[in-house]
Amino acid sequence: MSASPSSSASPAILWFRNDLRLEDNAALHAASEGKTLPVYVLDDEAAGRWAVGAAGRWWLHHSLKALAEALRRLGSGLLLLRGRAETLIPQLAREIGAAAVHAATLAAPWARQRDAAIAKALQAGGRRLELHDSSLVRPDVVVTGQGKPYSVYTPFARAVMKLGDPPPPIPAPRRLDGVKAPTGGISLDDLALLPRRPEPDWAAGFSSLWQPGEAGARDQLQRFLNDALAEYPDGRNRPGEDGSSRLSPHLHWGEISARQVWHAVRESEAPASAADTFLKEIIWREFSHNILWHHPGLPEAPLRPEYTQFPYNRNIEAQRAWQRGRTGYPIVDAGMRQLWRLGWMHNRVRMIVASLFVKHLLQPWQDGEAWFWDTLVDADLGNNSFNWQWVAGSGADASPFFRIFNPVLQGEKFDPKGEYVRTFVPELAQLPDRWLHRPWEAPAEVLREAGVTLGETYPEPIVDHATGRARALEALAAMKARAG
DNA sequence: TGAAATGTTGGGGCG
DNA sequence: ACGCCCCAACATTTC
Repeated sequence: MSASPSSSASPAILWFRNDLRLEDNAALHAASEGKTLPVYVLDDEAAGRWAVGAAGRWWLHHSLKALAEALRRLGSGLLLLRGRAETLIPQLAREIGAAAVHAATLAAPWARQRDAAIAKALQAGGRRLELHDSSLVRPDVVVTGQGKPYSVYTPFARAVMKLGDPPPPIPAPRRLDGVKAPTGGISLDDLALLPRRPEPDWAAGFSSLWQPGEAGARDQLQRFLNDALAEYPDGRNRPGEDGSSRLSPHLHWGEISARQVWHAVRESEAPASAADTFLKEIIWREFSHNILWHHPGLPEAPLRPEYTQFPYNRNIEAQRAWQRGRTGYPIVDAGMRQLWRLGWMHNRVRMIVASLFVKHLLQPWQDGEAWFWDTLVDADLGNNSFNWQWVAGSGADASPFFRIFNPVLQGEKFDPKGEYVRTFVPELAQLPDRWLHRPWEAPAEVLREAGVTLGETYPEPIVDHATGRARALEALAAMKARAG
């Protein structure tokens, strides 16, 4: 028989999801008042097509390892399970006689559905699921004067700013009163999150840049505050430099909270204008979660219905060239290869590669979204979907479709010295700056001296820019004609 | 968080 | 000296 769930001495389950940290963790804080059993469940079935992607799984493996070690220092274990949380969590609660399950709120529609089912199942046994919101602003709280969700960024950001600073972070507990875990837990290796043996080890380069886990998140934040925040307004646009925060995977996996970042930035010595520029990016992230919360179809369908009429022309060969970084546009190829090598791409370059994919190549944004989902260590359902729709012109407060990036001008503007392109497209490294972003226009002599043979050592442009641009605008006109 | 096309202005070359 | 034209530089409109 199970223990009585109502007893004040009954333990709590601390269910970790995308909140793999001990500091500023409201669920942990609540659960640690009594005996606590920390658990992580790898639930691919419930997530379906939005199960953690390959790069994300690499991150998750290392982050769980760090979390388990941190918990051990507090005197607790971390139970690892694989399967349907909808079954496993209520079962576990019964087995140990837990009165409550504490977890952080998730915005993904599949997770919300699952949480609702679990809450119901727990309730039937006299137990409860307690969700703790760790966002800057709860999506159901920040609404317009008419009580509707925001659909435009600027008023949303103003509303967030008006709320003032979020609550201060909650310190990590000094120790946890653990519960002996029931049998059934598996080892980290048995979660099989890392690339399997016969595959090439595509993640080999990841650890040169990343340190998953809470300590790594703290170090990354410190690096950003010390070295980059003051120059952020311009530095964030130069992909060849370390000008961005590179906090996105740490934030996605919840190794650090947006609130912690917010307070650290506010307390830094950097000029207030630079701090505000960065906090606005944090608010974009929040906005995308807010939009996902109110529009569960965001990952699959365009928010603007007329875009269901857009004449995309799916071309697997073109997609393959884009994925491999062989489009013939150096800034695009550098970005796609950075993504493959490091599991991450500079944000400025994400916009450029996505624009080429959707506009010059007329590929459905959902296909680009899927590639990013699998290859980014920071792949986040709200952010990824929102930003692809932003580029495609179909989203909330999206970039107008007719804003078509010129990959040559973008490259010359933001990577004028070519550090970025030379790092990730080494076969062009010997080209002088003047021709680096437009090798097909370089004199034959210059190409020969740089060891470049177009069509052999490096591709010709996959589509001429002017042609691609004109074709994209025609497609837009065709959509408008169809949509009436 | 575009880029290209089109419009306007004013300095300077030139007959 | 003057008017004309060219065109760079900047501004505005359009996609």
